[in-house]
Amino acid sequence: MKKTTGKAQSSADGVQAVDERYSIRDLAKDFAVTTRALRFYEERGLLRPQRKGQSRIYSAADRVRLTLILRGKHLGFTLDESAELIAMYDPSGNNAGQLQALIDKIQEKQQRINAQKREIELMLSDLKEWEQRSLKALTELSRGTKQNQ
Amino acid sequence: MKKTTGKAQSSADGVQAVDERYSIRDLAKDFAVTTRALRFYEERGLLRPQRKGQSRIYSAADRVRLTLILRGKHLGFTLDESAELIAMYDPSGNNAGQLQALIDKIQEKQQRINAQKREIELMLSDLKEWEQRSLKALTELSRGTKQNQ
DNA sequence: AATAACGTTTACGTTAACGTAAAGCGGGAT
DNA sequence: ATCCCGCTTTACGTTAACGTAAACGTTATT
Repeated sequence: MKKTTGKAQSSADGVQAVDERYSIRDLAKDFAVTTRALRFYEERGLLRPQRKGQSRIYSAADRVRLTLILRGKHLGFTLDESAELIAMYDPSGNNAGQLQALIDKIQEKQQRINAQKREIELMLSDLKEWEQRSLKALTELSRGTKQNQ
Repeated sequence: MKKTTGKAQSSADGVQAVDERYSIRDLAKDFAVTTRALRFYEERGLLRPQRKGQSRIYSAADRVRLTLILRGKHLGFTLDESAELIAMYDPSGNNAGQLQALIDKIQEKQQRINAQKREIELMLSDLKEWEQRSLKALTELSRGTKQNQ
């Protein structure tokens, strides 16, 4: 368990409160992102931390959202897409339809990736075939090529 | 066979000359890209059409390169990456090592895609699991179970 | 000569996702 | 009181891959 032993207030003993609070730097460290990124995500509506005075205070729920944001990034989603996903995830409207829509959206992405995979496999086999007759291919190339896509 | 019946000079009968020439608009039409894109690719060193006066004249070899550029795009390569690939493809240094390097590069990309695929599959199974739980939670909730958020 | 049709260069605009200052505020420690 | 620390806002800079004018040159046709 990695937990930033920072200034986050912790209940007297080992018991953790549900609404544990984190500073912007805590989150930045824990998730290996910059504070700038965190503010940016907020600016784009992906996070909505509370304020104590003018400082931001992040909750466990915010951490979940951030996790989703980063997971989305890793999966190649844009921030806007992640925003959608998070909106579906969120407790705002929590019927099963939302979640199914989310799953659909991700499966859509999965299709795109599968397509890319197939294409790259095709290109590879093309190339390997090409390798076999590389010399011949070169002469053909210098004599003009037929176009396909 | 789609071929722009444009102003490209064609030998008297049906025989195609090796060095058939195409205007920038010919290429744009044939490959469904803008002329701006073609000039941009040239600016970035991916194309080097001849000049007749100040006008660009594209050859069959240029068409091959363009094909590679677009294929690269489709596969998610950046222009710089495609530039590399094309450099390897090109008749400049045409030993088998180059082609192998090219294949390696594409396989590298393939790895990245496979990784993404696996991740997305993981996320999907996570979500479906979550779906089960939330459905369960909903039924429990409708049976009067108290739960704090 | 004038217009149309195409080509050229130059150059600013755009989106995404932050990076990188710059300048200021509030609060503990000294 | 002073100083440093962490946080804040404001705002311009950056990369990628072109889009979108603007202003002008060259033929070909009317």
